[in-house]
Amino acid sequence: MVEDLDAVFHALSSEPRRAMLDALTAGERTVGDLAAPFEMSVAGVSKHLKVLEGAGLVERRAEGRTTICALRAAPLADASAWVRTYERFWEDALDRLQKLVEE
Amino acid sequence: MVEDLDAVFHALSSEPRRAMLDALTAGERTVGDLAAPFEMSVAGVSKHLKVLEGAGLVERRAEGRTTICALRAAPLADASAWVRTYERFWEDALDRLQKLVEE
DNA sequence: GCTACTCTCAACCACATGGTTGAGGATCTG
DNA sequence: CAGATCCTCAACCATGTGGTTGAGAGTAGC
Repeated sequence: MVEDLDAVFHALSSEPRRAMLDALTAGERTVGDLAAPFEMSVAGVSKHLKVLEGAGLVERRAEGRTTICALRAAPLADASAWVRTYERFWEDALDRLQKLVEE
Repeated sequence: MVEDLDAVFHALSSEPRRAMLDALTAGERTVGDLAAPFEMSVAGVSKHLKVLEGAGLVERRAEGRTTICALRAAPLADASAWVRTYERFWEDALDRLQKLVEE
C-alpha cells in the first residue's frame, strides 16, 4: 500500500504520463492514439504506459492487431487521500496570506 | 506550473520523503530530528530535504548551529487539484463495484 | 501466402537518483 | 583557543529512468 503510493506518485511525476491519463479520461484509446500527440517513438510511449500500468492507473488489453488502453482511476483515490491530509496546512497558508493582504 | 507538478509528484514518490513531511506537520524540526527515525546518514537526509525544498514543500533556515525545517504545503494544493479532476472516475469505479456486489 | 500494420521487447545510451564517505564551515561549550 | 556538534558539499558508486533503434510476434487485408 505504501509502495503503491511510491509507484502512483512516480507515475504522475512526468508530464507525458499525466497527458496520457488526461487523454484516457475521454475514453479508451489505442497505443497509437496515445502516441500521436508526442514526438516520441511508439516504443517510448509503450514504456510510459508500462509505468502507468505498474501503478495500476492504466489497463492494456489486446484487441485484434491493436492494444486498447483504459483508465483505472482507483489508485488516484489513495493518492488524493494522502495529499488531502495536508489540506488544512495549505489552507492555513492561504489564510495567512489573505490576512497579510487585508492589512 | 506544469514542471512544478513534476517536481511535487516526484518529491512525494518516496516513502522517506513523505515521512519527513508527516513529521513536519507537527511543527518545525531540525535536520537532526528529521534524520533520527531513519537508518540513513544525515547527509542522505539532507539530500532528500533538498528534493523537498526544490519542490517548494520545505523551507530550511539556519538557526545557530542547527538548521530548522518547516512545512510549506502550498504546492500540495496544486497536486491535489490535479488529482481531484479524476475524482468522478474513481467514484464511477466504486459505483460499478458496489453495483456488482449488490447483484 | 505475402505484405503492411500495431505493438512489445531487448539492447543500448546518456543522465538522474539514492545512497555512501570524507572534508570542512559555522556555531556552541568549556 | 580547543573541541564537539550540526549540517552541507563534493566525489563516488550502483542502479533506475527516459529515450533511441532494430528485431520480431501477432493480426488484418489483398
